[in-house]
Amino acid sequence: MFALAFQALSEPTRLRIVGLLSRAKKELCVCEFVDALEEPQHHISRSLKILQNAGLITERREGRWVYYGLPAGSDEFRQSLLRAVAALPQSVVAKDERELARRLKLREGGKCLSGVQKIHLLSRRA
Amino acid sequence: MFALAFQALSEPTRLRIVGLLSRAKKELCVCEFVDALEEPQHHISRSLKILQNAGLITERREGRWVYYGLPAGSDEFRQSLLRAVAALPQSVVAKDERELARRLKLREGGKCLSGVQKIHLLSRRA
DNA sequence: CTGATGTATGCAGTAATCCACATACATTAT
DNA sequence: ATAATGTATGTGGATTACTGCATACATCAG
Repeated sequence: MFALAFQALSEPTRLRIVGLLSRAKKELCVCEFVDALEEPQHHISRSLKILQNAGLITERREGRWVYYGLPAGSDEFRQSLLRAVAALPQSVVAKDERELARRLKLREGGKCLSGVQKIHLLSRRA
Repeated sequence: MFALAFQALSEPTRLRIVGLLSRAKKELCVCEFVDALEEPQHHISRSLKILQNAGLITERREGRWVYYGLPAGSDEFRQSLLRAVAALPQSVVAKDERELARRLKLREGGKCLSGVQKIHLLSRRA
Protein backbone atom coordinates (compact mmCIF):
# COMPACT_ATOMS: atom_id res chain seq x y z
CA MET A 1 0.00 0.00 0.00
CA PHE A 2 1.32 3.41 -0.98
CA ALA A 3 -0.80 5.38 1.43
CA LEU A 4 1.16 3.61 4.14
CA ALA A 5 4.30 5.56 3.27
CA PHE A 6 2.46 8.88 3.64
CA GLN A 7 0.99 7.63 6.86
CA ALA A 8 4.44 6.87 8.21
CA LEU A 9 5.50 10.46 7.58
CA SER A 10 2.32 11.99 8.95
CA GLU A 11 3.56 12.09 12.53
CA PRO A 12 5.93 14.92 13.53
CA THR A 13 8.56 12.81 15.25
CA ARG A 14 8.74 10.38 12.36
CA LEU A 15 9.04 13.24 9.92
CA ARG A 16 11.87 14.72 12.01
CA ILE A 17 13.65 11.36 11.97
CA VAL A 18 13.69 11.20 8.20
CA GLY A 19 14.54 14.88 8.08
CA LEU A 20 17.60 14.24 10.21
CA LEU A 21 18.70 11.30 8.11
CA SER A 22 18.24 13.37 5.00
CA ARG A 23 20.64 16.04 6.27
CA ALA A 24 23.08 13.80 8.11
CA LYS A 25 23.92 11.78 5.02
CA LYS A 26 24.84 8.83 7.21
CA GLU A 27 23.33 6.15 9.37
CA LEU A 28 22.31 7.17 12.85
CA CYS A 29 21.97 5.10 15.97
CA VAL A 30 18.80 4.87 18.05
CA CYS A 31 20.33 6.61 21.05
CA GLU A 32 21.52 9.41 18.80
CA PHE A 33 17.97 10.00 17.63
CA VAL A 34 16.82 10.02 21.25
CA ASP A 35 19.32 12.72 22.18
CA ALA A 36 18.97 14.78 19.03
CA LEU A 37 15.17 14.82 18.99
CA GLU A 38 14.72 14.83 22.76
CA GLU A 39 12.01 12.22 22.63
CA PRO A 40 11.63 9.17 24.87
CA GLN A 41 13.40 6.01 23.79
CA HIS A 42 10.26 3.97 23.26
CA HIS A 43 8.83 6.67 21.06
CA ILE A 44 11.92 6.73 18.87
CA SER A 45 12.16 2.97 18.68
CA ARG A 46 8.54 2.58 17.66
CA SER A 47 8.79 5.41 15.16
CA LEU A 48 11.81 3.81 13.51
CA LYS A 49 9.95 0.54 13.18
CA ILE A 50 7.01 2.20 11.48
CA LEU A 51 9.26 4.01 9.02
CA GLN A 52 11.07 0.78 8.27
CA ASN A 53 7.82 -1.07 7.61
CA ALA A 54 6.91 1.65 5.16
CA GLY A 55 10.16 1.05 3.31
CA LEU A 56 11.51 4.50 4.07
CA ILE A 57 14.52 3.58 6.18
CA THR A 58 16.83 0.60 6.62
CA GLU A 59 18.08 -1.11 9.76
CA ARG A 60 21.56 -2.43 10.49
CA ARG A 61 22.55 -4.04 13.75
CA GLU A 62 26.10 -3.66 15.08
CA GLY A 63 26.50 -5.29 18.45
CA ARG A 64 24.23 -3.62 20.96
CA TRP A 65 23.71 -0.69 18.68
CA VAL A 66 21.23 -0.42 15.84
CA TYR A 67 21.77 2.02 13.01
CA TYR A 68 19.05 3.33 10.75
CA GLY A 69 19.66 4.98 7.41
CA LEU A 70 18.07 5.89 4.11
CA PRO A 71 17.74 3.02 1.63
CA ALA A 72 20.29 3.00 -1.18
CA GLY A 73 18.07 2.03 -4.10
CA SER A 74 14.34 2.28 -3.69
CA ASP A 75 11.50 2.77 -6.14
CA GLU A 76 10.85 6.13 -7.72
CA PHE A 77 7.83 6.79 -5.55
CA ARG A 78 9.75 6.46 -2.32
CA GLN A 79 12.64 8.46 -3.71
CA SER A 80 10.22 11.27 -4.50
CA LEU A 81 8.91 11.10 -0.98
CA LEU A 82 12.38 11.41 0.46
CA ARG A 83 13.01 14.35 -1.84
CA ALA A 84 9.91 15.98 -0.40
CA VAL A 85 11.29 15.53 3.08
CA ALA A 86 14.58 17.01 1.91
CA ALA A 87 12.59 20.02 0.71
CA LEU A 88 11.39 20.82 4.21
CA PRO A 89 12.36 24.40 5.08
CA GLN A 90 15.49 24.87 7.11
CA SER A 91 13.51 26.29 10.02
CA VAL A 92 11.83 22.95 10.59
CA VAL A 93 15.01 20.91 10.92
CA ALA A 94 17.47 23.51 12.24
CA LYS A 95 17.26 22.69 15.93
CA ASP A 96 17.31 18.93 15.46
CA GLU A 97 20.33 19.26 13.23
CA ARG A 98 22.14 21.32 15.84
CA GLU A 99 21.43 18.84 18.59
CA LEU A 100 22.54 16.01 16.38
CA ALA A 101 25.84 17.74 15.67
CA ARG A 102 26.53 17.97 19.39
CA ARG A 103 25.61 14.37 19.93
CA LEU A 104 27.76 13.14 17.04
CA LYS A 105 30.86 14.45 18.81
CA LEU A 106 30.54 11.51 21.16
CA ARG A 107 31.28 9.11 18.35
CA GLU A 108 34.63 7.38 18.35
CA GLY A 109 36.02 6.08 15.12
CA GLY A 110 32.71 6.86 13.44
CA LYS A 111 30.83 4.56 15.78
CA CYS A 112 28.25 5.30 18.42
CA LEU A 113 29.54 4.03 21.77
CA SER A 114 27.66 6.06 24.33
CA GLY A 115 23.96 5.27 24.67
CA VAL A 116 21.38 7.84 25.68
CA GLN A 117 22.99 10.72 27.55
CA LYS A 118 20.08 12.79 28.71
CA ILE A 119 18.54 10.40 31.16
CA HIS A 120 15.50 12.58 31.84
CA LEU A 121 14.38 11.84 28.32
CA LEU A 122 14.09 8.09 28.67
CA SER A 123 10.48 8.87 29.32
CA ARG A 124 9.23 12.38 29.14
CA ARG A 125 8.41 13.58 32.67
CA ALA A 126 10.85 16.48 32.53
CA MET B 1 2.38 21.93 10.05
CA PHE B 2 4.09 19.86 7.37
CA ALA B 3 3.09 16.50 8.75
CA LEU B 4 -0.46 17.59 7.93
CA ALA B 5 0.22 17.30 4.20
CA PHE B 6 1.45 13.74 4.58
CA GLN B 7 -1.54 12.99 6.74
CA ALA B 8 -3.86 14.24 4.03
CA LEU B 9 -2.34 11.79 1.56
CA SER B 10 -2.31 8.89 3.99
CA GLU B 11 -5.81 7.73 3.14
CA PRO B 12 -6.35 5.72 -0.07
CA THR B 13 -9.28 7.71 -1.42
CA ARG B 14 -7.52 11.01 -0.87
CA LEU B 15 -4.41 9.68 -2.54
CA ARG B 16 -6.49 8.53 -5.51
CA ILE B 17 -8.05 11.98 -5.79
CA VAL B 18 -4.69 13.67 -6.12
CA GLY B 19 -3.55 10.88 -8.41
CA LEU B 20 -6.47 11.57 -10.71
CA LEU B 21 -5.83 15.30 -10.73
CA SER B 22 -2.20 14.65 -11.47
CA ARG B 23 -3.06 12.67 -14.59
CA ALA B 24 -6.08 14.63 -15.72
CA LYS B 25 -4.17 17.90 -15.98
CA LYS B 26 -7.36 19.79 -15.39
CA GLU B 27 -9.84 20.70 -12.74
CA LEU B 28 -12.41 18.09 -11.87
CA CYS B 29 -15.87 18.47 -10.42
CA VAL B 30 -17.04 16.76 -7.23
CA CYS B 31 -19.54 14.56 -9.02
CA GLU B 32 -16.86 13.50 -11.48
CA PHE B 33 -14.72 12.29 -8.60
CA VAL B 34 -17.69 10.40 -7.19
CA ASP B 35 -18.27 8.56 -10.46
CA ALA B 36 -14.62 7.98 -11.29
CA LEU B 37 -13.63 6.69 -7.86
CA GLU B 38 -16.92 5.01 -7.07
CA GLU B 39 -17.02 6.36 -3.56
CA PRO B 40 -19.98 7.91 -1.77
CA GLN B 41 -20.48 11.63 -2.20
CA HIS B 42 -19.94 12.52 1.44
CA HIS B 43 -16.66 10.65 1.43
CA ILE B 44 -15.42 12.52 -1.63
CA SER B 45 -16.58 15.87 -0.35
CA ARG B 46 -14.86 15.44 3.00
CA SER B 47 -11.73 14.13 1.37
CA LEU B 48 -11.53 17.16 -0.90
CA LYS B 49 -11.86 19.47 2.09
CA ILE B 50 -9.02 17.75 3.91
CA LEU B 51 -6.75 17.96 0.88
CA GLN B 52 -7.61 21.62 0.48
CA ASN B 53 -6.81 22.39 4.11
CA ALA B 54 -3.44 20.74 3.60
CA GLY B 55 -2.77 23.10 0.70
CA LEU B 56 -2.65 20.31 -1.85
CA ILE B 57 -5.63 21.24 -4.00
CA THR B 58 -7.61 24.35 -4.84
CA GLU B 59 -11.34 24.96 -4.97
CA ARG B 60 -13.31 26.93 -7.54
CA ARG B 61 -17.07 27.33 -7.48
CA GLU B 62 -19.03 27.66 -10.71
CA GLY B 63 -22.72 27.80 -10.07
CA ARG B 64 -23.88 24.59 -8.46
CA TRP B 65 -20.69 22.86 -9.41
CA VAL B 66 -17.42 22.97 -7.52
CA TYR B 67 -14.16 22.21 -9.28
CA TYR B 68 -11.00 21.11 -7.56
CA GLY B 69 -7.55 21.26 -9.11
CA LEU B 70 -3.85 21.32 -8.36
CA PRO B 71 -2.49 24.67 -7.14
CA ALA B 72 -0.57 26.65 -9.74
CA GLY B 73 2.30 27.92 -7.63
CA SER B 74 2.95 26.28 -4.29
CA ASP B 75 6.03 25.90 -2.14
CA GLU B 76 8.78 23.46 -3.05
CA PHE B 77 7.77 21.02 -0.35
CA ARG B 78 4.25 20.62 -1.67
CA GLN B 79 5.47 20.46 -5.24
CA SER B 80 7.72 17.59 -4.25
CA LEU B 81 4.78 15.86 -2.63
CA LEU B 82 2.74 16.19 -5.78
CA ARG B 83 5.65 14.82 -7.76
CA ALA B 84 5.66 11.81 -5.47
CA VAL B 85 2.00 11.24 -6.21
CA ALA B 86 2.74 11.56 -9.90
CA ALA B 87 5.33 8.82 -9.42
CA LEU B 88 2.71 6.32 -8.31
CA PRO B 89 2.88 3.26 -10.54
CA GLN B 90 0.43 3.07 -13.38
CA SER B 91 -1.25 0.03 -11.88
CA VAL B 92 -2.46 2.08 -8.94
CA VAL B 93 -4.23 4.73 -10.98
CA ALA B 94 -5.17 2.84 -14.13
CA LYS B 95 -8.74 1.95 -13.27
CA ASP B 96 -9.58 5.34 -11.83
CA GLU B 97 -8.21 6.98 -14.91
CA ARG B 98 -10.33 4.78 -17.15
CA GLU B 99 -13.49 5.53 -15.21
CA LEU B 100 -12.71 9.21 -15.31
CA ALA B 101 -12.30 9.13 -19.07
CA ARG B 102 -15.78 7.64 -19.43
CA ARG B 103 -17.24 10.18 -17.09
CA LEU B 104 -15.57 13.11 -18.81
CA LYS B 105 -17.51 12.32 -21.98
CA LEU B 106 -20.56 13.75 -20.28
CA ARG B 107 -19.02 17.19 -20.26
CA GLU B 108 -20.42 19.77 -22.61
CA GLY B 109 -18.26 22.66 -23.67
CA GLY B 110 -15.67 21.60 -21.16
CA LYS B 111 -18.08 21.97 -18.30
CA CYS B 112 -19.60 19.40 -15.98
CA LEU B 113 -23.37 19.53 -16.31
CA SER B 114 -24.54 16.14 -15.14
CA GLY B 115 -24.19 15.43 -11.42
CA VAL B 116 -23.59 11.98 -10.01
CA GLN B 117 -24.73 9.32 -12.47
CA LYS B 118 -24.33 6.09 -10.55
CA ILE B 119 -26.98 6.62 -7.95
CA HIS B 120 -26.11 3.52 -5.98
CA LEU B 121 -22.87 5.22 -5.02
CA LEU B 122 -24.39 8.17 -3.24
CA SER B 123 -23.86 6.02 -0.20
CA ARG B 124 -22.23 2.69 -0.48
CA ARG B 125 -24.84 0.00 0.17
CA ALA B 126 -24.28 -1.67 -3.18
C1' DC C 1 26.95 -17.05 35.11
C1' DT C 2 25.74 -12.20 36.48
C1' DG C 3 24.98 -7.64 35.80
C1' DA C 4 24.93 -3.71 32.79
C1' DT C 5 23.43 -1.46 28.75
C1' DG C 6 21.09 -0.58 24.22
C1' DT C 7 16.87 -1.64 22.05
C1' DA C 8 12.16 -3.48 21.40
C1' DT C 9 7.41 -4.46 22.82
C1' DG C 10 2.94 -5.87 25.61
C1' DC C 11 -0.50 -3.35 27.72
C1' DA C 12 -3.91 0.25 28.92
C1' DG C 13 -5.95 4.73 28.70
C1' DT C 14 -6.80 8.48 25.75
C1' DA C 15 -7.35 10.73 21.59
C1' DA C 16 -7.91 10.99 16.79
C1' DT C 17 -9.78 9.03 12.52
C1' DC C 18 -13.02 6.73 9.56
C1' DC C 19 -17.55 5.84 7.74
C1' DA C 20 -22.45 5.99 7.02
C1' DC C 21 -26.87 7.99 7.78
C1' DA C 22 -29.42 11.89 7.61
C1' DT C 23 -29.86 16.57 6.88
C1' DA C 24 -28.45 21.33 5.88
C1' DC C 25 -26.75 24.73 2.56
C1' DA C 26 -26.33 26.97 -2.00
C1' DT C 27 -27.64 27.70 -6.60
C1' DT C 28 -30.65 27.15 -10.51
C1' DA C 29 -35.07 25.99 -12.91
C1' DT C 30 -40.06 26.39 -13.14
C1' DA D 1 -41.87 31.17 -3.84
C1' DT D 2 -41.20 26.16 -4.57
C1' DA D 3 -38.88 22.32 -6.16
C1' DA D 4 -34.81 20.16 -7.84
C1' DT D 5 -29.99 19.36 -7.81
C1' DG D 6 -24.99 19.65 -6.51
C1' DT D 7 -22.34 20.02 -2.47
C1' DA D 8 -21.21 20.23 2.51
C1' DT D 9 -21.57 18.88 7.35
C1' DG D 10 -23.51 17.44 12.25
C1' DT D 11 -23.72 13.22 14.63
C1' DG D 12 -22.76 8.57 16.48
C1' DG D 13 -20.47 4.15 16.51
C1' DA D 14 -16.55 1.40 15.21
C1' DT D 15 -11.84 1.37 14.39
C1' DT D 16 -7.24 2.81 14.56
C1' DA D 17 -3.37 5.63 16.33
C1' DC D 18 -0.71 7.73 19.96
C1' DT D 19 1.74 7.81 24.47
C1' DG D 20 3.58 6.37 28.86
C1' DC D 21 4.67 2.70 32.05
C1' DA D 22 6.77 -1.34 32.81
C1' DT D 23 9.16 -5.12 31.21
C1' DA D 24 11.31 -8.28 27.91
C1' DC D 25 14.99 -9.22 24.63
C1' DA D 26 19.76 -9.02 22.88
C1' DT D 27 24.54 -8.27 23.34
C1' DC D 28 28.63 -7.42 25.86
C1' DA D 29 31.80 -6.79 30.07
C1' DG D 30 33.65 -8.85 34.21
